[in-house]
Amino acid sequence: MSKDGGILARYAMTLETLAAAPDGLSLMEVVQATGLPRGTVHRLLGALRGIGYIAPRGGRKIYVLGPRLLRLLHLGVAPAAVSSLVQPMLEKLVTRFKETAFVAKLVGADVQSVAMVVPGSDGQSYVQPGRVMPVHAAASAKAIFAFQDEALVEEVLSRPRTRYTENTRVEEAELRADLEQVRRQGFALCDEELDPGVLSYACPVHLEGAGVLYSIGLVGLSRRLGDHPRSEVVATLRAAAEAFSKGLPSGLHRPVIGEVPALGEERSG
Amino acid sequence: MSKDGGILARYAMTLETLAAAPDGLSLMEVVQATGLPRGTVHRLLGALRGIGYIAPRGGRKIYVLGPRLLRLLHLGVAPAAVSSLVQPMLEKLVTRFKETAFVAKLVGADVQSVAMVVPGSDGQSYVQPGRVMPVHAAASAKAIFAFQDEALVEEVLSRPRTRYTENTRVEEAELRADLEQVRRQGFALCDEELDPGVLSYACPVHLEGAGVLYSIGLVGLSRRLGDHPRSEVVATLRAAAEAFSKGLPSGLHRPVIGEVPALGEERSG
DNA sequence: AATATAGTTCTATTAAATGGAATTTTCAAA
DNA sequence: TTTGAAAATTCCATTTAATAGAACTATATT
Repeated sequence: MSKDGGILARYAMTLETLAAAPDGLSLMEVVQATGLPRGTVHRLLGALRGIGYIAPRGGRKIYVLGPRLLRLLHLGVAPAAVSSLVQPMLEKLVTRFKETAFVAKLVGADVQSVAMVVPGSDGQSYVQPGRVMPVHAAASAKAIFAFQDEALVEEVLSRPRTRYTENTRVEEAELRADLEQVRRQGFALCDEELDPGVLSYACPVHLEGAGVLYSIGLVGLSRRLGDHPRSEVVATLRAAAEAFSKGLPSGLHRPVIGEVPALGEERSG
Repeated sequence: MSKDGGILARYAMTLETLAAAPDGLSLMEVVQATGLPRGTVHRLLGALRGIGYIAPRGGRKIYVLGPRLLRLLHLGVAPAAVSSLVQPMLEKLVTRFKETAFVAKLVGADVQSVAMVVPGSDGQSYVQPGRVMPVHAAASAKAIFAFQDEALVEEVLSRPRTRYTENTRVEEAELRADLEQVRRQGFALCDEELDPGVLSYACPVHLEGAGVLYSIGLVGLSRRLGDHPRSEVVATLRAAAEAFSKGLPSGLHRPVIGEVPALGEERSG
């Protein structure tokens, strides 16, 4: 084997060089930073761009870390690490609506609850980590799966589903319609689909460049939570989701200005 | 060129497979998930482990995402995303010491101030983002550079330095001794090295698996800030640094239980 | 238009990836 | 402890990609 650690070491070096540059780097800047030959850097950048780990910024030949890498990094973060971050947000929600607030995360092909605050006596909260939410009967899960790849959705929908209540959707067509509605409306609703008399809302958390990996929502008795105007609940959750996405390491240094790089193959452009 | 997107596509597939499994996967599980031949997967995992992108969990041959990926995430995060997180911590420090508190971040080969709270009338705070701290005359920068790779330190020390005050260290040997002291003591001190009459403390923020990318500290007039016992200031800053590192998404799925994988080469273990 | 600089393509050489088979290790059941 | 099966690792002839430097093209700059 080579003395320098193989080809991956070069790719890693390139990624770290780009990560350290807030505004992205041109090919020649990478050449200078890494000490690699021009031709080599050109090929490395091309390969990294090919798999979406880096992306050109704007129309120019300036490269920054790409969406696929960001998504990977977020997936790699432990759910527990997030909970302290969102605790204050959840407590605000609880104060306002006097209902249980939660954050859920995509873990593999499951959605797990990550943090939860209940309207206890004086802001007392407990976390219920790792509980897997049923995809077909939880607003938290719907809010996330509505924005995942078709492949993942298909895998998830291929699993057997329990009919918890009369309202539980078990047919694939119904669920797909649900997900489509979530995409249109920007929030998920679960009206007595999991537990009778229990209503839940959830909003997807869009992480810039990394898609949707979290949702934030409220659960409560239909009679109480249902009394709040839907628009009010949703608006509040949306605001919380936005704050969440800004509080998390979500984006690249700067939003991509100009052309959005097309997915799929775009050779010899 | 190959039809499948090259070798990186396989590495990416492997990483994503592992990312979807919080508890890690064995070689054969990766084989099944990816459809690649055994021998190939074995080599891929070996290469990824070699650069720290994945790591064996416990003593067993189960692989999870590695620390080096996390560092990439933090490096890629915009400084602004951090400031909201640390604001409350800084305000606590200000309340306690009646001095300016700040957080600084490693950005490329510079240390920039990311957030700052001054002891204004009633908790009023303003952020002064992006100010680059001189490496040789700022506690914030010393606290960070003391824990960086030799290559980075060397690059930084190769730059010209201004002698701001009588106390400013400009000799490389002096600075290296400073950094060594920071490593030993766990905090950095800057005693009238940048501005006459101004004293600053900073503690490194150790992110689990990602090294030191931030520092948190205090700045104030020597006469006032110097009145506080050094041990008190340092203990408080250390606590803040620890809280900071817990508040940031710092951990991978699970801490490695059992043996800690050695750095460098550890073949045929 | 001239010139320098960045980016891209080309090419013979070197090095690594490939995957199937052989071998060793690991682990659990007898 | 023995035994057997699965997992992990090593091996190796073949294929394929990486390498680095030079030639070339595109893109500013004056």
